[in-house]
Amino acid sequence: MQSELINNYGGAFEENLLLEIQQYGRIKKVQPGDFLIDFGQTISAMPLLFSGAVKVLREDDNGDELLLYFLEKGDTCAMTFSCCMGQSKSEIRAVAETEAELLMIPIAQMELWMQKYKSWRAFVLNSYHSRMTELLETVDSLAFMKMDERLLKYLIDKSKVNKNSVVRSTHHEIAQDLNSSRVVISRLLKKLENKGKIAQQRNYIKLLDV
DNA sequence: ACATTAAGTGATT
DNA sequence: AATCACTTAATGT
Repeated sequence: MQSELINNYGGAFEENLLLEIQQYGRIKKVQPGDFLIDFGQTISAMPLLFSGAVKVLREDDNGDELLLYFLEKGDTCAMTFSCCMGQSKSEIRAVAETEAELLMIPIAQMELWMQKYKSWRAFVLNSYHSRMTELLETVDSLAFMKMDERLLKYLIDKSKVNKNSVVRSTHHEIAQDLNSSRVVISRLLKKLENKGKIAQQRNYIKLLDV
């Protein structure tokens, strides 16, 4: 764990903090599709991603999903911070996108470290900021209803976190993540295919010139 | 061969 | 862009 810690966060944290992280954190491995946290659940720990990817989504009253963003190695869950500012119930659902390794840190510690370690505070604020930026991008694409751009961004993000230019999802699954309908996605994908941006078969979408 | 699930299409709102 | 209704194609048993 020492080496993984240094690999992923090493440069950023001071010695003592690294030691404390090792002392209090515990490793958790998850498989694709595993739920890390669900709506209304109490957040008891803050995850640091070592490897793999996690997708973070929100759900509306009808149970329709909407993907907010992906977390990759070196990222942490921004929603964990809001629990330190009062409420402790999760507003989101986090699902493992790929096989992933996480280091779980009790929230009591992370609060303490906020004051104790400058590098920790910087790290937390920094990742909060990048989450916020990603979220804004999502909001932008939503507000302007550019479904085709959302779709392309989704495919690129997804292939990035999976480290594979082939995305193995059904049109239906994509539609769920984007909170759209299968038919619309099928048509947009067809367009992308005609433009030579992707190649697709059943359960298979390959990104070409990206 | 048959049932099931994924993807394509035209018409309509 | 979303929904409906229907077709066609791929896959599993």
